Amino acid sequence: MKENHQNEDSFFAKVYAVARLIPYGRVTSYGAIAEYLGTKGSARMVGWAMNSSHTQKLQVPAHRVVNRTGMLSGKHHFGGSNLMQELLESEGIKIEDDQIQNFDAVFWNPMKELY
DNA sequence: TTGCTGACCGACG
DNA sequence: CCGTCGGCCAGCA
Repeated sequence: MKENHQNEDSFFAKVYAVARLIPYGRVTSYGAIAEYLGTKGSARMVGWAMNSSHTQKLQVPAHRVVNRTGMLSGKHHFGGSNLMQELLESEGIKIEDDQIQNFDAVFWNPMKELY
């Protein structure tokens, strides 16, 4: 049985599913998604899933996912420009020096919003 | 096939 | 306060 490649139950698929649930103008962290999935220690995998998010047919708002400090750690992977910052600012999120301002207000906790 | 790396996080000294 | 290390899983050479 090795057909378990990227089924809907796959860890990656879950990450994409949660990421797509992020509302407009909100952001979340890798650890929050990982914790929601029950694999808190696998926060790295969430980021890695975002790296492979482009392989998914459905678009994943990876720009709404940042690290715990609210820093745009993955901005370098968005076309090699500050596209990530522009996208977030386009949603009304204030960013300064790659750091989301008032991060606490725009933070979207999946475990709190979802059951 | 084996081994390393990766957009992180939390703990420890 | 800041540097370092381990852990989690999947993709790639």
